[in-house]
Parts: sequence; C-alpha cells; structure tokens
Amino acid sequence: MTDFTDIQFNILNSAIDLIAEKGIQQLTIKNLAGKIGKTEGAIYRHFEKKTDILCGILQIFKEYKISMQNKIQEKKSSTLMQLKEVMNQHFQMFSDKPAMAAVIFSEEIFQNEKQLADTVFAIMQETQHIVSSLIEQGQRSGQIRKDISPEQLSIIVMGSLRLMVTRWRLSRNAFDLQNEGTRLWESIEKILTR
Amino acid sequence: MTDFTDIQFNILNSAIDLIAEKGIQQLTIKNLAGKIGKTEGAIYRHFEKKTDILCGILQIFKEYKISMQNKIQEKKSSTLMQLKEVMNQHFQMFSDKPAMAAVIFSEEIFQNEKQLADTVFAIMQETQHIVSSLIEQGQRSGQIRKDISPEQLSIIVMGSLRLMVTRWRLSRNAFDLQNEGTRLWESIEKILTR
Amino acid sequence: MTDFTDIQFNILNSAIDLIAEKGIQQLTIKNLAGKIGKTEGAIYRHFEKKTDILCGILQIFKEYKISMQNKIQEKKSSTLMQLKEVMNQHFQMFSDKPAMAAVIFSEEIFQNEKQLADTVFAIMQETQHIVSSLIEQGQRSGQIRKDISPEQLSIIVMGSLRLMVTRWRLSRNAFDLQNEGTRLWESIEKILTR
Amino acid sequence: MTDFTDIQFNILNSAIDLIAEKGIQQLTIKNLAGKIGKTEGAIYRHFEKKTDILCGILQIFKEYKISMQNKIQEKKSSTLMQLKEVMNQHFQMFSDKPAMAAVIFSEEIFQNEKQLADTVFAIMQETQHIVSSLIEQGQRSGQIRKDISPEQLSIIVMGSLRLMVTRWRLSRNAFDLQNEGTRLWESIEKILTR
DNA sequence: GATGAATGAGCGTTCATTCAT
DNA sequence: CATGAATGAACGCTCATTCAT
Repeated sequence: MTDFTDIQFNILNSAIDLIAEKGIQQLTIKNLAGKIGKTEGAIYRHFEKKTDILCGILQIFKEYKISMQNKIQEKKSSTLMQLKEVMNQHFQMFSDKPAMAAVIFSEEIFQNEKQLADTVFAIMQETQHIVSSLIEQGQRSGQIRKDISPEQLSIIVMGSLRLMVTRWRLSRNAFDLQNEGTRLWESIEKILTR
Repeated sequence: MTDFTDIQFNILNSAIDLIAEKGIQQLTIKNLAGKIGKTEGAIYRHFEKKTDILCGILQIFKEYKISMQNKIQEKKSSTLMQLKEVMNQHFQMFSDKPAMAAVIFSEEIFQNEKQLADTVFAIMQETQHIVSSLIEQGQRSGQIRKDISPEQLSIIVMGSLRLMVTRWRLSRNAFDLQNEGTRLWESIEKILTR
Repeated sequence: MTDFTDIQFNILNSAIDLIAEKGIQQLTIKNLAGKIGKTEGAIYRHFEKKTDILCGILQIFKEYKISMQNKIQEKKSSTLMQLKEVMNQHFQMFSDKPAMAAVIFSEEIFQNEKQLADTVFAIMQETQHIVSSLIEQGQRSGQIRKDISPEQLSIIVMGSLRLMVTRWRLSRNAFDLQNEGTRLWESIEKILTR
Repeated sequence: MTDFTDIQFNILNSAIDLIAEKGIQQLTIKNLAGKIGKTEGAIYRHFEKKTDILCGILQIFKEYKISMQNKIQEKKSSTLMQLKEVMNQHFQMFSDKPAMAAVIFSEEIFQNEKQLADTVFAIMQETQHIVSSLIEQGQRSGQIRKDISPEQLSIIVMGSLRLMVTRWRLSRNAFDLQNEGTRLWESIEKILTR
C-alpha cells in the first residue's frame, strides 16, 4: 500500500532511473533534481531527507517483489516449479529494473545508515526464508534431495543467483540476464534433484 | 613483482586496516593520513592519486591470492581436494583480511573508475577460471558430475562462497567464517559428486 | 487601534505561542503554517513579509502593555505604588506571555531589520519614559530620594527587572517569576526611598 | 592559557571583528572566509566546526576577563573601589570589544547549542558571583548597606550595567560607554552606601 | 482564501588535490 | 621527505518568498 503522491512517485522513479544509469553513488539531490528538471529545493517539498528517498525506492522494490511472489502462490504448482518461478522472477526483476540490483547489493554503501541497512537486510532475509521454506517443502515431498539442509541449499541457490546478476551488472548488461537465468535454473534443478 | 617502496607498503597496509575497521567509505586521505601519523600531503609524495592507492591494495590482494594458489598446485592432491583447498583459502583470506572482502565486493563503488573496476573484474575472472578448470579436470577424472557444465558449476560454487562472505560481513563478523565455510564445502562436495 | 483581521490575529497568536514554546529562532514560516494548520502560502495571503508578522507581534505586545498601564493611572495611587504596579505588570506580562520576553529581548536578532529594531527600541524607550516620569513625580512629592537623577534610577529599576527576566528564561522558567519579582521590588523600594 | 595557533587566533579575531561590525547573525563561514581572504574550506583546516569558533571566541573573552580581574585583586583596595573597578572593567571591555556584548548577550541565539549556552551561562554566573561576594564583604566591613541581600544587590548592579550596555549597542554606540558607565557607578555607589 | 509546487540564495561541511616551504 | 595551508567543487539541507490553480 504505497501512499506516495504522483510527484513523489515521479521522483522515486527518476531516482531509480538515475541509479540504473549511473550507479547509486551518482544519486545526489542535485543530479536527481536535474533529472526531473527542477531545483534541489523542490525535492525537499516531497521528501524530508535523502534517506527517505532511498527508503521509498526500497519500498517500491519490496512491493514489486511481493506482487510477483503472490502470483506464484496462486499458481499452486509443484514446489520445484515454484522455486523455478522465484528465480525467474528475480532475474526478470533485475532485468526490468537494473537499479534494483544496484540498490539491493549496495550493503557497503548503506553501512552508515542503519535504517537502510536494516531494510536491505530484511529484504534479503525474507527472500532467503522463502527459498528455504520451498526447499524444505520439496524435501518433504521427496522432490528435493535430503542430504543437504535447506539453509545450505538456499545459500547455494541464492548465491549463484546473486553472482550471475553481479556479473551481468559488471559486464554493463552485456548479456541477456533472463536467458542465462533460465540456464542457471536448469543446473540448479539438477543439483536439487540430484 | 611488487615494486612498492617501504613507505608505500606501509600506507597500503594502513589503508587495508582502515577499510577493515571502518569500511571502504571511510578510506579518505585524511583518515589514512591520520592512521599513518603523517599529513595528507605526505601521502601524495607516494601516490599520485587516491585511485592508485586502491590499485595498490588490489595488487597486494592479488599477490596474496597467487601465493596461496601456488601452495595448492604444489600439493598435487586430487582435484576435489584442490577445490576444497581453494574455497578454504578464500574463507581464510577473508577471515584474515576482512578488508579484502570489503574491497573486492565493492564493485558499485568502483563503477566510475574504470581502472579499478577492470582490476576487480580481472581478479574475479581469474578465480572463476581456476575453479572452472579444476572442475573440468574433476569431470574428466570422473570425480565430478558431468551433467552440468564447468562454467555453471563454478558459478554455483563461487556464488555460494560469496554469499556466505557477504552474510558474514553484514553480520559484522558475528560467526566463524572458516567453520561455516567448511560446512558449506561439505554441501558443495555432495553436489559436485552427486 | 489594531486593524488586524481575525485570521491575521490568529496567525499572530500562533506565532507568539510558537516563540514561547521553541524560541524565536524556530519562528519560521513553515513551522508557523504547521501550527495554524494551513500552508505556507496561506500566510502570505495575510502578511506580505515575515517582518510584518514580527511587527504585528510587537504591536500586540505594545497594546497589551498600554492596556495594563491604563489600569494603573486609573487607580490614582501613590507614585511608589504605581511604580510597584508597573514592575508587577511586567513580571505578570512576561510570566503570562513568555514569548514577549523572547521577542523584546532579541535585539540582536532584529539588528538587520531596521523597522523591527526601531519598534523594539521605541517600546523600550516608552517604558523607560514612564518609569522615569513616575520617579520624577516621586522625587517631587518627596517619596523618592533626590540625590540620583530619574534617568539613572530608571536604568537601575528597569535593568534589574530585565536581568531577572533573562535569568528566568535561561533557567527555562525554573522559578516563579512573579514571586521573585515581588521580592525584587521590595529591594528596589528600599533603594528608592533610601 | 589559550593554545591557539596564529592562524586560529587570526580567524577568531576576524570573527570577533565581523560580529562587532555586523552582528552575530552575520558570522557565517562564508563571511568569515571572505574577511580573512580565504575560501570556506580553509577555515575547516583550523576549526572542526563553526561551534568551535564560537567556543574559541568565548574562551578569548573569558581569559580577557580573567586577566582584568586579576588586576583588581592585586590592587588590594577597598571593596567599594573593587566593585567600581569591576564595573569599570566591564564597560571598558565592551567598549573595547563590542563583539563581546553581542556574543555574551546572545543567549537566545545559542539556545540550540548546549555547549555554547552553558559557557555563556557560566561566564554570567561567575561575574554574578564575584559581584555578590564583593558586596557581602562590603556589608561585613560596613561599607555597604545591610538591609538588602547581596544577591538582590548584585542583580541590581549587574542588571543596570547590562541595560546600559544594551542601550549603547542599540544606539549603535552613539554615546561614550565608559563615560556613562562612570556616571552609572556614581549612582550605584550612592545606592550601595545609602 | 488557500493549496501545492517551485525557486534561489544561502548555510555548514567534506574531500581529493596542489603547492610553497 | 614531509608539513601546513589552501582550493574548488560537491553535498545535504533550510528558508523566505512567489505564483498558477
């Protein structure tokens, strides 16, 4: 339930674009103001602090993520398919909103802003939890190997996902993330099912 | 290989400590000067630009890594054991030099400095290549499953390693990285050998 | 005399409250707008400039003061009693409207706004004049010592009054201003009558 | 024992001049930098925060005051003469360093900076204490009337001193403060001795 | 009457870098 | 070799004020 005004939304989206284009470090109030064609002061009509803008971005990502996750649960497919879907969604998300990766993988940068660091951590934790639960389910239903704990398997799954995304970013989006993601899933699936 | 003067070396190590203690964002010339007990100007006697310092740090890490890798190859153990050793070394390295993780995982921060970004990328690539080769060897010798390509497996291996380290950092080193690393290896091993 | 509209009056009183609560430095248009539950633009419907608001406040204080003074003259009591009453009133006023002290004693803040500085100065002068006249009267009637000029005595009277109020403010109203005022008067009275 | 460097001292004195000329509100880093013919950044080589500059100014005033007070105690004159001297010194100080009045009487402005507010308060308290003690001494030796407590008398003495200085400032130093101060003392003396 | 948006100037502060000594 | 001083550009932020609606 985001209750952002139109302008706030506009600013947030411009910020997201800016991050996608030039990285989080270039998200300055001045650059952002330039991007929306206003002066710096104008931004402060709509957000009290810069941190609030980052928070807003995280919230948008959070809700985007939630909306995607809901689609999965509705499908009532096998846990393995659900897992595939989760990974797929992540690749789609990052492909769609490259800023999301920049923000969510910028733990270092938020180090000095507890509020943000905590939010990023929470998002990470939550995803981890979802994957872990699905794996546990899969193990119970016999679809997924039982000789490795769900926690360890989820680290393996999420870790490889993250690394793929990181490479994609470092290569300046030189390859098709979703394609590679699909291929990665195929490998992961083999691993999970032996 | 390194042709750093004593003082340069001293500065670089202080920088590494500083990063380990307070994060990469706190690596300012002022803070660094304070750490080595000299003035800011003094640093510029020994390094032309701040970027050169970061480059120096990366080079130190690179050589540290190479020296460790050489130890492995000397041992002439099985490829699986060698792989284990590679992972082990990484956990040991990060555990030993926390700054290394902070620097190597700070792709975002280097985004606007091509030279640095490239170096980080190269280091990453090289490790990837080593792991990949070992896996290929393992596949040829029958120790490692063949239904997944070395490239994919190496992403899985390195990805989970990275994620574990990232968690360790975010938790402010709250758990024993080497222990958890060993446990992770056990899982990875099962995966590689089915 | 005041020709303020209802809304203007409302704004001025909110401003006075704001000053009393948070000090003159917190009297910003934004804070004031928040206090009256309107927007900043709304205030500019009723006052052209911020200075006009401060002027308005001063005028209210001026009239409040005049109305109190009128009560004294009506009483037709002895000059000494009238003087006592003047002091009493001041302590009552400041006690009642702490903002008044904040505004009237903020000469420094008005330094760059001639209009305001002049008004504050005028208020100060006028009080001085009243006290001075009363003392002169008292001297003529023999109630007050004649070896010190009315001007000097009035400085002594008003100066101690001001200092007492200043202390009360700095102590964040930690003591009962009116009580202490009464005690101060007793001392002043002894001084005036030898 | 101020341990300011030459440049710090220079900056502080420029700040004092600036205050004397344009008031405390005009003491901005930019204006100050302009005054010393440097850029704003230059100031921060020598003072970490603006507050430190204000603190430095207060310290200078404090020491100036102490040095003057020491001169009095050396003279070993009668308490009444000492009191006269204390007042005299204050008028001389303010006359000599008009910024001192601007700073010391700016309680309102420091309201949000505890450190400064406390220091100003301490200076005020100390003076109050000195005057109060002298008066008590004078009462014991029979030079000063005993029917009013030292605390009350000191409020009267310091209050009139302050008011005189305030007037002088508001009049933009239109009269000779030391002359008027001497005249004020004559009145005060009469009061103290009946 | 009032709102909501915006502006422009200013503020305190940080930082990589330069340079005379 | 090193210092101490300075710079210039940037940053996050605040405030009085304006104006179309």
